[in-house]
Amino acid sequence: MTIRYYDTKSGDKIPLSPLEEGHVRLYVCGITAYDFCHIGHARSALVFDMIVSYLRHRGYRVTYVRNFTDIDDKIIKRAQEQNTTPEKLAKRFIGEFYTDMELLGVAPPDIEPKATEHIPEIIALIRTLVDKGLAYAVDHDVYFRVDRFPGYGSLSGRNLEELQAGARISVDERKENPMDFALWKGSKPGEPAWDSPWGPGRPGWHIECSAMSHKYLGDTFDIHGGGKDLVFPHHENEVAQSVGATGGGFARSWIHHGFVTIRDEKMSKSLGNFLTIREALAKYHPEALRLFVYSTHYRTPLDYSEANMREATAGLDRLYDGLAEIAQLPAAGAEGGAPLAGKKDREPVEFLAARFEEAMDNDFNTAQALGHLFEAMKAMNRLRQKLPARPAAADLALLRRGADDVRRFANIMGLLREDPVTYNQEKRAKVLAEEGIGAAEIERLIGERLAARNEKNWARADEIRNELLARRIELHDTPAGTTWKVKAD
RNA sequence: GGCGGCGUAGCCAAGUGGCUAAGGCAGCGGUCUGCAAAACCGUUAUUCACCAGUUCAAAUCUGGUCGCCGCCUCCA
Repeated sequence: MTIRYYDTKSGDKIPLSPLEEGHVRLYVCGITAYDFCHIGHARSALVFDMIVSYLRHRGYRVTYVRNFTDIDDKIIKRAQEQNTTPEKLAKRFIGEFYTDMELLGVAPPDIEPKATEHIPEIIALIRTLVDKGLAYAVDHDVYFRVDRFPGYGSLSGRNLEELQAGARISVDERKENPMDFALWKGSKPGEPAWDSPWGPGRPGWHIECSAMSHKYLGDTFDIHGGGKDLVFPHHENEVAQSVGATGGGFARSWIHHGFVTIRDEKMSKSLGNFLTIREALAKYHPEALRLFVYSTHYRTPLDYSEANMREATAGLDRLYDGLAEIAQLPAAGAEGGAPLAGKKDREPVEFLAARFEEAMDNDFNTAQALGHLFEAMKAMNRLRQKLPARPAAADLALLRRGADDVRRFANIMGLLREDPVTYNQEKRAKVLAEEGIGAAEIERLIGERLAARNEKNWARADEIRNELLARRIELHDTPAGTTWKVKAD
């Protein structure tokens, strides 16, 4: 099976066929560092984390580049507001970004270039464009000349006439065409500036990605990614700059992911309806956020809500509980004992690898892949439930193999990375702290309830049980005695 | 106004021409239990916004209608 994925440029699912056999070169637009990251940024990082991880699982070598835009109008503005320098502000929020990524368990890309560390490359690229007649200087600014670039609009499916007709931007009289965009901006006093042939200034928004992708991945590379909102103008302009400079080469295909919405509206800073990554993680387990993100296909809008996060948490608990139960099975079974597992129990486990990969090969369909993981866990729970005290060795082997597979495939999405016992202990500690109750107190109440039950004082026994339940402590009466567990919410 | 996407059970969400429309959450019935809970079993869409068409066959393709969303300005 080959991996197929939706390519924005062709508007179709295309087979993965890297320029260099077995080696995928990927460039993703990272953040502009001027504020804390929100759930939308988390989705971006998680989507590409999953894609890279899956490609590697499938045996590809991946060179993953994700940049930081650390000089830009928004950074300058915010720095002024906060009485700091753009350098310090960007540095601070790059640090905060790393903290968030670590909390989410997102592996760092291979290369993380910053715009400010590539000014010579940027200037060289602009110079090439000027020399080729694709750019022109006005005062201390340099603009890209869209009229000279025939393919302008091809990525986003627009043309210049439409764009100009619908333009809402105020026209800068100095531009030859209203759609011309800045490659270099001359700086005003007090703004960060680098020397250039056009005077002191800074790069325009799009040019850094063209310069950095070229430096680390070459003229032509396999996949360029980012959020859907970057298709126009950011990626369209990158195409113009890069293809204009190289004479043809640039990203061979494009992956764009959908937004995170809140009450079905795009989460954005201007609407003020955003939630930061750390606000979400203060409430939910990082893997719950991952499960939430991956339960929807990456191109579909994803609506964030407390209910959806609770649901994701419940699903994650289910998987961890299943793994914990299997881990507690007897080490050795009855050799040669008649296995209880029927076809219905075995198939979801035995075919998990094939089904998982089939789903993921089809445009990284994590939602479907997760369905297969849950199906396998359900089958294993079913089998486990009916095992005798001394189960057949074949049944134990099936369960252990299934648990390993579930964990291995979930790991590709960054899920089930913790030991199930640790996961439950952490959750237990969190809930006990929130409820202000200790294990000793719970044990004491269980003892008191046991006494009441022995006297058939059901009213008192139920009262204790309900009191604990109100504090999110669930009692389980088993033949071996009463155990307890915390509830997520 | 231009361009693009979406509308599948109470909710979330796969499926994009043909086996019984995945999976999760919630609900209901059952096993278990003193009663529960947990777990498991069973069950919950003759139907995929609506209308018309293409086809032996459509949730899946085509046209239209309605509704929602995004991009066109900084945005993951």
